[in-house]
Amino acid sequence: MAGGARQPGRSVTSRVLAVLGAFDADHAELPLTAVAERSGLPLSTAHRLVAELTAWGALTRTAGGSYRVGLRLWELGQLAPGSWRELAHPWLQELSAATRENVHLAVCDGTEVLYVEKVHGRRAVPIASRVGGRLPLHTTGVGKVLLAWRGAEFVHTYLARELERPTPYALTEPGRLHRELEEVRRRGWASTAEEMTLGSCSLAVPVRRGGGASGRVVAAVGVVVAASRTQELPRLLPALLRTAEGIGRGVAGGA
Amino acid sequence: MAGGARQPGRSVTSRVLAVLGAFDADHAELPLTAVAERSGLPLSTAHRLVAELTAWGALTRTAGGSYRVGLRLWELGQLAPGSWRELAHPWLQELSAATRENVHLAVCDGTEVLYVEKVHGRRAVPIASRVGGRLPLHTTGVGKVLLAWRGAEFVHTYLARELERPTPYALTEPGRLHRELEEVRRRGWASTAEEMTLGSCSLAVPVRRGGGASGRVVAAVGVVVAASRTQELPRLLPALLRTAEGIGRGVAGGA
DNA sequence: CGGCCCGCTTCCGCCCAGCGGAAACCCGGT
DNA sequence: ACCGGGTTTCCGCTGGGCGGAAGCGGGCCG
Repeated sequence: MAGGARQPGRSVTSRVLAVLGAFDADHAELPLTAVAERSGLPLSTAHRLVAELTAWGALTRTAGGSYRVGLRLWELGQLAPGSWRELAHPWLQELSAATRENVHLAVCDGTEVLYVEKVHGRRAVPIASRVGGRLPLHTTGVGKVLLAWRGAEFVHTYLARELERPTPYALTEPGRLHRELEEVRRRGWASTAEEMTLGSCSLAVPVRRGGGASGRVVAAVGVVVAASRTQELPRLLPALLRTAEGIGRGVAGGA
Repeated sequence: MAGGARQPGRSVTSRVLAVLGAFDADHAELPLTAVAERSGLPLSTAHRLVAELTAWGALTRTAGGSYRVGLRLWELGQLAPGSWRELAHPWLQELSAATRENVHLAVCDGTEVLYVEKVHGRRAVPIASRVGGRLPLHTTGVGKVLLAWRGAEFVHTYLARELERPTPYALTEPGRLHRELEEVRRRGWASTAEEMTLGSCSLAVPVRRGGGASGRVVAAVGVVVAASRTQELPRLLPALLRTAEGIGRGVAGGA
């Protein structure tokens, strides 16, 4: 009865992609059985595909026998359109040097924050954001900025679902969040106080296409500090605004 | 006669990977016919695979109808083992802040330099290195360092082939290169003078596992400046050495 | 304007690569 | 030695993949 129970209608390509899709930030390293489970493939199918992907370099095998994304995919990934990163990097480097803190740039992708660049030095505390990573809009400084300028309909839809609550301080009630977003729009900046990660606070401002105060908000730039240094955040606002202005002015064309 | 001339013995997975492999730094954006050519697939096969890859996000279609690596592959690529990048980033950020120049970390992969991290500010001149990119060993500062400590057999094999000559200043004669590498080993650092890119000079030092002067050389850290500022390079050596030491001490374990 | 060329998209008869359950193997723990 | 869990291998069965060729669209040229 071998081969008798195959799943019809699913292409090989979709299976290969399902294998790749099994990996994410919380599952960066997976044993074969987990790859099979997460990709919805029978063990031996997963095994065949994983072997070929590994031979090519898309996956790599760890010393412990698990698999993770391989160097070749990383190299390939670097070819993806990176104008945001290229444009923002030098500005973020200078902001990082000026503040000695974590700084990052994010865009809104779907209903999440997507971090496209981050710069930090040795003194900066470890934070949750990661280049290529995603976090909720409502619990992050950059996310609140992106949400605040996204439009009533988007906000309405976003708030209609059950919101993540990574810490007890996260705002998840629609009413409170609405007011918070109004405040963000009025002030021109957003902050978080241990809403994403205990021990971390952030400040973020919008990046507007073309700079100035009226361009469309296309990204957000933020700084994250240890909660013990939260009183420093207001002092960082001017530098943050200058960075956002500089990046925004470079966006006139595409991105 | 449709289907009569198929290429037997080639798996779908290998075809999918061939499509992805069609993209590289010099061909970051490709029309469908070029994808087909470079992957060695008939046009309609390439078309089918590209469509599925695009639907998944591995490729993306530009406004002009060409294809390039998509965001999702970039996100996935960020999951690749990145201990070099993570370890080196804060050190490079501080070196960049201190020097106001391009700084990067590279390892030797195969017979090439592979750049794993780079940091620069707004004042730094554009340079040839790119995260995820590769350049020749013999024409780059970091490459000379990596080559100098790679062992006689490797050097011999490397020099036996015809060497790239990106600029008229590139050293390509084995005798001269041997002497250069001896000098690098004696001094403990390498430099280039418009050997990779006209208008750019570099200085690089080895990163040794565990730091110190006797650990195995496992990477190189370098700084690139405009040729007009080449007289500044000696002044940057102490900072470069400190950075290499700091990174090397963090390598004790894996990487 | 019509014809030509090029790149892309669609189609469908043909065929072989892929499937996956099950057995075998390996390794670590008790 | 036994057991259990994870991995690797095998092979009868089958449906997805192949790719030449036709069709389509757009740009260029006479």
